[in-house]
Amino acid sequence: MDMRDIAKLAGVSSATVSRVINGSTLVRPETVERVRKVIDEVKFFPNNSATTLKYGKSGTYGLIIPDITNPFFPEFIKCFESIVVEHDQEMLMATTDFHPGRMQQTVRRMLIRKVDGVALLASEIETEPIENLIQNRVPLVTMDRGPIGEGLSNIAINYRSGMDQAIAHLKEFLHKKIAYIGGFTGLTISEHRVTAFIRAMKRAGLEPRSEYIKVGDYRVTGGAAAMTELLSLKDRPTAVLAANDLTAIGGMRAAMKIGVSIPSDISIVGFDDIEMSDIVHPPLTTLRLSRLDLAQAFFNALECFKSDPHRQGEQYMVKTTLIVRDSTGPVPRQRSSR
Amino acid sequence: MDMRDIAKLAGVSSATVSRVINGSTLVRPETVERVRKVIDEVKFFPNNSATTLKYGKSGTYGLIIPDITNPFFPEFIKCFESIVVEHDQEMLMATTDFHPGRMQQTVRRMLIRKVDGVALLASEIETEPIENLIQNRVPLVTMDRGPIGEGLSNIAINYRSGMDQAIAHLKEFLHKKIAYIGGFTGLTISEHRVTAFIRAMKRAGLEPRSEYIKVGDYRVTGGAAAMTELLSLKDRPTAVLAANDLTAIGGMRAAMKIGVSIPSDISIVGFDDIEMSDIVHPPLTTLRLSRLDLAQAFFNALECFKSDPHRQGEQYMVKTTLIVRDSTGPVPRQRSSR
DNA sequence: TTCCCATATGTATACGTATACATATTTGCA
DNA sequence: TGCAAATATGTATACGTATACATATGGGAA
Repeated sequence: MDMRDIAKLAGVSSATVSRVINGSTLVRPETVERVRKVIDEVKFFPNNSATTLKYGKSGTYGLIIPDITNPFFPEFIKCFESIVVEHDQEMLMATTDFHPGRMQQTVRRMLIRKVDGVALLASEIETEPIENLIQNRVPLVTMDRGPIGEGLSNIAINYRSGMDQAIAHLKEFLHKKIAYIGGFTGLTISEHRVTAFIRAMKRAGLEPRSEYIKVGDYRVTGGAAAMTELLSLKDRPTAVLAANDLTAIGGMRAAMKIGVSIPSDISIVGFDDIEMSDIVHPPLTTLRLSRLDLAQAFFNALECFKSDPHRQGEQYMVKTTLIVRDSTGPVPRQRSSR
Repeated sequence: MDMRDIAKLAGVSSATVSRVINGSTLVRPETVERVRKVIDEVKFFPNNSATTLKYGKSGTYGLIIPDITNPFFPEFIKCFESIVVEHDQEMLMATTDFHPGRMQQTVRRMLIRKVDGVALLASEIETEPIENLIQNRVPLVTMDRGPIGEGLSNIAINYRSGMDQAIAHLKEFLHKKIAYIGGFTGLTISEHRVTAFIRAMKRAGLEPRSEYIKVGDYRVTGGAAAMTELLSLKDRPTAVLAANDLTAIGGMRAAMKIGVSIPSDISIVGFDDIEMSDIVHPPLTTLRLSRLDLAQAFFNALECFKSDPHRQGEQYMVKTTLIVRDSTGPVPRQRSSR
């Protein structure tokens, strides 16, 4: 069942059927109705692959994310999918699970399926797969990766202001010994976040101490491990910033397990504001990154390349907002040595 | 850049290039190597849409889920994606967000993209979109929907044994007044679960009371609301089974908020065993449904239709396992009135 | 050497769509 | 009514692949 069959049934040509389906204004209303009726009757669905083959455009945006079990991403995917589908396009999602090897495979999947652009939220440092995309003229929008170029845009998260807010908030509670639990080393996004932390500390007139800077894995376990290390220091920090909420939650768990209570003994600030942050106990103070804003930014950035996939990309920015809940509080009285 | 270009560069015909790419054994090793070299050099990626157009098969399985923010689904998606990609196929994911309207749209997306089969984890009661799939000869594998037929298989969750285990566990703790918080009415999956609960109660010689059967929404909020209702009863239940973990977690939150402690005042059992269940406080006793088993079952069921998309489907079954953690305990001493 | 068969490669083709271009039909205006 | 312009519809085509079928090459047996 194809457009030609519909055409025959409606007594028109296949071109007219195509025009009706694509909403061309050139068709007489009565003809439109006649064709529509046939389409509905036989439940016709056009075959996307024909168009994809002819025009090299699939009406699909690729979405590459590192870890779908981090609740931030499902929430993002949901927003992105809605936006994309609303615009009669498709989303092709792939996860890398932080394996650089899977990145290559993932890019391959995108190229084979002829996606019209890729939203890359996984920030592996590997550049080869990325170059593959560029080379094949597939527009790419990265998050917090940095460089832009032809067919390459970037969306920067405004960590600077977010970190400033977080540290100002802690400073109000008189915290000085502030630690940071980051993500994997080797991801640009991890570097960005730790850099933003150090800068914000300095701007607030506080000294970032190297023993207070730990590495996690963006997951609960990594946060727990790093927190355990921090708490084993002779001179414990009084507050901790985490690279994301899962890390923060892991940190809280580790602290509570050894009888360190939050926020009375130590304050914790997360990043992302996943739904879970409000469910966990105590509810987590965190820097919210709006999934909808981010998804919309990605979509807009991709759409910009529609007319010319090879045009010069742009830098975009998405803001963060401090959400104060109960995991932060005044610096503890005793042991406020230094 | 297509196979013909590769063919020219390698001094062979396009058919040979195709054979090399598809791993045909008919090609001489030296020729394979020569072609491979050219493919690597020019970084050629075949165009999937040509095959899809010609053979009406896209090498893609559709996956329809209700709510990606329920952590059960990302974990499932991860498994399913891995399996599918390992078999050189693609996954097209779509979420319905429990809107029956989006189901229709979602099926349309699948048909337009010519998926080779659909894994349907959203169990809306609407049958029209499903018929659309069947009509277009797209194999369909449902979860806990029930009927099978030509090109239609079903994967049943073994609630019966799961519920029996859960109730036996509670009975050991001498619980008799056991409540149930289900999901939306109108979803077959909800009916299945509540039916399994009632049957299990009866089999255990306990009387399911209608005022102890509440409706949630598979989310935290619904669980909290239902639990609040249960706790406002004069004769409170001493244990609660929830249709999924989020519901259970919501229930725990609601209970703790009004000073009812878990498990000393009331025991709670979830369903799914999402990662969060082990992080939440107290860790949740729950019926584990293995994502990997489930994903594998879906994949196998879909692959069965590969040779003949119209063959008779089958019933499959996936088991559940009781994971005992800290949200269940002995029935409270005082107020054990009846 | 001859012939056949197995192995290896080549040729031709169809899949369904959107659009450029061609053609038909209607409308507007004199 | 007649004719140009505007509107509406039709015709033909190319996109890249996998495979049926055709053909070529090589090796071994008689």
